[in-house]
Amino acid sequence: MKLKELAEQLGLSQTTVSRALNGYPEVNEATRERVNKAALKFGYSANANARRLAMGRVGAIGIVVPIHSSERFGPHTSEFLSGLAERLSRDEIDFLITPLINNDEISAYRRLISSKRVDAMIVSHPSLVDERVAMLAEAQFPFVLHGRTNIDAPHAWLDIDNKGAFYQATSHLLDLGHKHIAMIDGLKGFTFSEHREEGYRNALNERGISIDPHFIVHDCFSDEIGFRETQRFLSLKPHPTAILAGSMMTALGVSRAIRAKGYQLGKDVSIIAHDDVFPYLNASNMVPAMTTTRSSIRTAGTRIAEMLVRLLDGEPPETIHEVWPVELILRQSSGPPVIPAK
Amino acid sequence: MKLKELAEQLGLSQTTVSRALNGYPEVNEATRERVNKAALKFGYSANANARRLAMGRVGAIGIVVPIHSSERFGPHTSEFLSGLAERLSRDEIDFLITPLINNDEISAYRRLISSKRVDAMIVSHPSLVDERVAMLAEAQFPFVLHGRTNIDAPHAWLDIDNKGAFYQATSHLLDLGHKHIAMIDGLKGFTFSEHREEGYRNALNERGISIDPHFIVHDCFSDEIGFRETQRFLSLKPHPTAILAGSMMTALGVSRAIRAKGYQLGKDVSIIAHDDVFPYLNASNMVPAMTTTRSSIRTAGTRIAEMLVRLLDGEPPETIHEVWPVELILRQSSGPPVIPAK
DNA sequence: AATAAAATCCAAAGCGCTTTGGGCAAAAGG
DNA sequence: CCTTTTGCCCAAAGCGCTTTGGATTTTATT
Repeated sequence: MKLKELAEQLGLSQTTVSRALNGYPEVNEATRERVNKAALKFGYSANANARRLAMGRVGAIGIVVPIHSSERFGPHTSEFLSGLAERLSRDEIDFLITPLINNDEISAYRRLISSKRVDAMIVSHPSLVDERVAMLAEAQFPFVLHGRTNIDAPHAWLDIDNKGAFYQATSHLLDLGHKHIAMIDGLKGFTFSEHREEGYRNALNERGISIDPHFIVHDCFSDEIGFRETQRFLSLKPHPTAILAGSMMTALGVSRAIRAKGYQLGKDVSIIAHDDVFPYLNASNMVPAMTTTRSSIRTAGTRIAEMLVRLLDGEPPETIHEVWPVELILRQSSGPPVIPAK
Repeated sequence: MKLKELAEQLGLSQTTVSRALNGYPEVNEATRERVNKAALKFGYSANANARRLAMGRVGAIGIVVPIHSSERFGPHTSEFLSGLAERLSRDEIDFLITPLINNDEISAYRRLISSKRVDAMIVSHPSLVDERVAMLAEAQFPFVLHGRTNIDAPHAWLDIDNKGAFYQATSHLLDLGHKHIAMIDGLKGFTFSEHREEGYRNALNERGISIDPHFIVHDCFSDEIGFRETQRFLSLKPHPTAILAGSMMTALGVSRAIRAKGYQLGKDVSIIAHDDVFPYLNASNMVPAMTTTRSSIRTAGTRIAEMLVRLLDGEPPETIHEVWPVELILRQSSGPPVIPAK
């Protein structure tokens, strides 16, 4: 059923029916009701493509997800999308996921813009100098960045205080007496990884502790990496007495490696993980309960959706940005180091 | 830049430019090349909405994801989507995620159909009698079902052999000598949960072992549920000496509860988990390595995308369906039960 | 009661693309 | 040399909606 037919059924013009359906004021309330009822009855719903073509607005936002690279469609992404969805569904905005094929991000974003399939975009995982941000800002295409970049162009963004989080966590371990602290960070180049490393380094430098390059590793967040790298850490002499894990997935592997070596978690080796808050993986339920720096990536998604709506409502991007503090939650996986009997 | 302008630039008609761009044969190769070059140069890319309106085809498929209910946007969904994306990106099909707001699934699907935003749909997590399938089939809208349902209408689907998987796993435990086997299954009502339970029951019945209703629980897949339910199991007398876990997330919690109780995994209490193959959570890397029934949900996604393409190419839905066998992979988390000294 | 203002509704013009049905040249066939 | 085919290109008609600019009716104002 199309608009024309519905209009004929009702003995009204397309104009009036369209206006009634879209809530325009120049139509009698009684008429509007009649139209709405008929629409419901016949299951009419406007052809989205015609509508978009006519209006020049889409009602969808775009996200480019790499499907082959390391940052692929993992649990972080899906939690984040969940958060987005929670807010966007209220405005009936849906989202278009464009899988990135040949890793040519820029041209994927370009196509998405020029094909007019989305009203705005979300870009994630920025690097320190992110060319996507530069490009989108220059093209004046609305977007919100999840994370931060040093690109100067005005743009909306939300990030958590990664530096502060890892500074806090490292300082806490230092307070406990640890001298050898290792870190499994995210991939080099991403802002969040760099910020985390900065926080870690600052804390160590502040106490005059030199940084052992063997104690810091950059890789994806996975159980496997956590396991493998911790095995490596523990075979070093001296080995770290505390390990910072970039994600809960990593932390799982780290924990296992520690246990497998016969060490006791939170005693022989401490661990602090960054917790993005996955509903199916609860830090406080672990044994021992895991000390974490916590920040819900889902909540961030919801907030970013909110920002996006504001952006689409015409608010200038340069006024939209937030840094969220990250709380350090002390639990049982971190404790004072055991001083080896000399 | 729009088609008309591009055509003017080239001194050609819109028709010819359109045909050149879309690979129609009635245009000179030299002309085509000239057009392609110009398009690239001016960064032209057809307005997707106009294109869709004219063609009646969208180039996108739809997925409705519940965001509040239990089956929300979790790691299973994201892995599955990854798989889909891998195949669909080849045909430049992107996907539209429609968040489900008020849990009125049917009307969400209806709207998606009548608004012509997608060419086809994927439906997941079917129940034994799934009304979405009934509705879509009746509306003759193309879709592929991930899972199985008893609805009679012709439709395309792909499912794994959940019944066989859990029959195998349970039988294996019985072979090892276990008499008390518990199971943490998915939510009641979903076909996969029912099939798994069926496999489990069949194996037990075959050996004449009566089924203790306390040993079987239906819930979401999460670390927390695994932990909590296993604690409950282990407080029973007699307690199960083996536990089947519905997912790797569940298995993490189960393992922890077993260890927390002071039992040894694979010795005092065995565990077999169903592994959907998450890249960041590897069963064979666990300690002890986890015995699993394995079937990659990502690969299933890719295959379903393939089926979808066939469907869109006109293949009749009733000829498209597959059941994938599931392999039982023996590792160290399952062993013979320890006979308690009487 | 006559006029101005407001409330309703409508016809028709786009939105930017694809595609139908020809048209005109050059090549092929007789 | 004339006709037929083939190759290449074009003008114009939709696709189904929104929206502009007017027309018509109803209500308010003097």
